This record gives sequence, C-alpha cells and structure tokens, in this order.
Amino acid sequence: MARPSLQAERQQSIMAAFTRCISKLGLEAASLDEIAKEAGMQRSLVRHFAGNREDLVNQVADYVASKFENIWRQQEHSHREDLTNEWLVDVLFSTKPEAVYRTMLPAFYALLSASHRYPTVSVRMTQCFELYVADLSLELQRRHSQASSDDCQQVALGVINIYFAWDSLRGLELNPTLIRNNQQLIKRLLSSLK
Amino acid sequence: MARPSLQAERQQSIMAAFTRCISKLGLEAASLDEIAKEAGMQRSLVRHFAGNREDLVNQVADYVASKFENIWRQQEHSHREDLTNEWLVDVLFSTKPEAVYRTMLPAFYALLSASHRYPTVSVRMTQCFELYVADLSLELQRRHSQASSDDCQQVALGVINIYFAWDSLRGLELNPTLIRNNQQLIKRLLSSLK
DNA sequence: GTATAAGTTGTCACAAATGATAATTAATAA
DNA sequence: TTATTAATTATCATTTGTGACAACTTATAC
Repeated sequence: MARPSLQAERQQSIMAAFTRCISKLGLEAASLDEIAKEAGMQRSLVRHFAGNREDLVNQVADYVASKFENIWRQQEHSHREDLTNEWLVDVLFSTKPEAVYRTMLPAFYALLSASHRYPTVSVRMTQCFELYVADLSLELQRRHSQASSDDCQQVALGVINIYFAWDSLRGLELNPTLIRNNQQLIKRLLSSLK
Repeated sequence: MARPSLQAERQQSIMAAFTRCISKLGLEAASLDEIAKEAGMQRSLVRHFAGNREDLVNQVADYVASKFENIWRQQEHSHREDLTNEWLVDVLFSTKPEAVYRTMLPAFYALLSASHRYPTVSVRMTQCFELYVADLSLELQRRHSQASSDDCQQVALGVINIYFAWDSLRGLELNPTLIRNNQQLIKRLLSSLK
C-alpha cells in the first residue's frame, strides 16, 4: 500500500556505474560523485540505495565476482562439445562481449590489488579465483583423462594467470606480436597435457 | 659558494616513500601528505623537491621501472652459468629481497593499471615490459638453441605474465598448493622448449 | 481523496588534498 | 663576517569527497 520499491534496479545500475568508474579511474578515484554522474543520478541517491563508501566497495566486489562466475559458467557450458585445443582461447579471448574486457576485467583487477585494504573484498575475490581455478581444472581433467590432477591444476592456474596478466597489459601499446603469442601460449600449455 | 644541494638524495627518498605508499594504499590514495609522512619530511618539501602530483607520478614510474630493469639484469647475470631448469624459478621467486616483492611489484602493478590515465607512465611501462620480454627471450634462446625465436618469445611472455599475476594475487589468502603449482608451472613452460 | 511508504532533491558542515607563496634558517665560499 | 644559495617551516585559499538530514514529490492501496 505504498509506492513500489526501485531498490533492486537502482542498486544494479549503481554497481554497473561503479564498475565502469573503477575501470576508468581506479578504485580510489572513483568517488561517489563520479559514480552518481555515471549512473545519471544524484549522489544522495547513491548513498540512499547503496549505503556509504565501504558498503559500495564490498557490494561491487560481489557484483563483479558474480558477473565473472556467471559468464565463465555460461561460456564453459556452451563450449563443452568443442574438444579441439581452440576451445579455451575462444572462451577466454574471443566470445566475450567487449564490455567485459573494457570494464569488468579492469575492475576485477583493481579490486584484487586493493583487497588487502578491504577484508570482505579479499574473501570474495579469493573465493572467485579459487572457484575459477578449480572449475577450469575439472574441465581440463574431463578433457585430458590421462593427465594427473596436479598437472591439470597447474595448467588451469597458468591459463588464468596469463589471462589476467594479458588483460592488465591492455592499457599499454604493446607490439601486436606479443598479443598473438599470448594466445599461442594458451595452446602450448594445453598441449603440455597431452 | 652556497649551501650544498640535497636534491638528488631527497628525490630518491621521496620516490622510495611514494613506492611504499602506492603498494600500501594504491596510487590514487597515496597522497602528498602520506608520502611526506612516509619519507619523514613535510609536504612542502615533497613539493619543493619533486614537483606537483603529476610530476611525482611520472617520476615514480621511471624509478620503479629502472629499479626493475637493474634487478633483472643483475640477477640474470649472476645466474648465467646455472643451466638447470631451476635458474628461472630462482631468479624470479627465490633470490630477490623481500622489499622487492612487498613494495616494488605491487607499485609496478598499480602503475600498470593506471597507465591509461598517465601517457608518460604508459610509455615507460611499455618500454620496461618489452625490454623484459625481449631480454628473457634472448636468454632463453641462448639456453635452448634448438628452439625457434617465436617459441622463446612465447615462453618468455608466459613466464613474465605468470610472475606478475602471481604477485598481484599475493594479497589473497590462496591455498598454498596454488602457490607451489605456480612455480612448477614455470618449469613446465621451460620444458616445453626442449 | 487521503494515508502511506518510498523516491527525490537540496543543503549543510567537516575533513582532506592540492597548489602557491612568504618567511625563516642553515651551510658554504670568498 | 658576509653574501649567496638552498633547505626548511608556516600558512593561505581553493577544491573535492563524504556523511547527515530536512524538505519535498510521487505512486500505490484503501
């Protein structure tokens, strides 16, 4: 018997805006004013719907981590039948929407390197990373049944690390050969399981 | 015929302090006041000797990059005769002073992800990264004369990416097995050149 | 239409970061 | 000792980020 709540939608768009700000400006420089401008609302509304700065940071960590997990699972699932060595390169480098590369990943990385200042963020990021490694590890095991589980974990870890590092270098204007070789590297790691 | 200049020493300790602040607080949260406190001087002195914030950021990028290049070259040189597969793991993970891991690397990474906002930083970081890859690539070529130069560049890139990613995950409380497997990974990549 | 709960706007005070500059102190050379 | 140059301290105004709260508006149920 009252006005309907916009809480959920507002929170989502605040998180999306915060994520974009983080990737543009870095975590510490992504102020409430910036977030509000990016989300097209007033700062008071950001505070009203998402709480104070610490709340926002914790929430955005969960937002980014969940987005990541969802995208990963969805892509893993849609490539289950592709048993060539290209599947992983496709999943990691080719079939994601641009927005993931341009905003989600940089934000993920910014949160990662800030996590020692935000315990809650640290827990969520750790959980996300370990889930990622464990999941890819299992998938590798499924595809390379003759390889040991330790080998699979090693390769999974390597692939994920390379993927993250590759992304954080996007800002630099690196020689295109380096970018190409980075993808070859994924295949090289996969072949080492044969 | 005047008071002797402390410019050089002061600049060095300001850079060292800035580096520590960046690794503790992140680039944007490392304020002039924080730097001054860390260096044990007043903010006015920081400004006097190192200029404004933008100057400081550009200088610290060069400081960190140069430190990196020096340490790398020095370690590469002292391991030239070690032709086992352990050499690279030693160089990357074992024989560096703690300070490098705790301050230089996190700062390096923070500068990397901020570089799209600081053109001068971007140039210096790119230069440092490409030098690093090219140098390691050459060293691999020397050790594995039968491998193609493309193979060597791939492995060099992989090793460096894994090394960087490994470091940025130091903040997380990861399962120790993951850490160990990360080092195994380096050896796995090296063996793929055999 | 009226009460109710929620969205929305505006404004205040406080603290922190930066840039700029004047005033003071200290170390050298002649 | 004095002139010179640089270090050092102190203080200013401006801007920006944040938290808090009061006032107003809007959409629903009854």
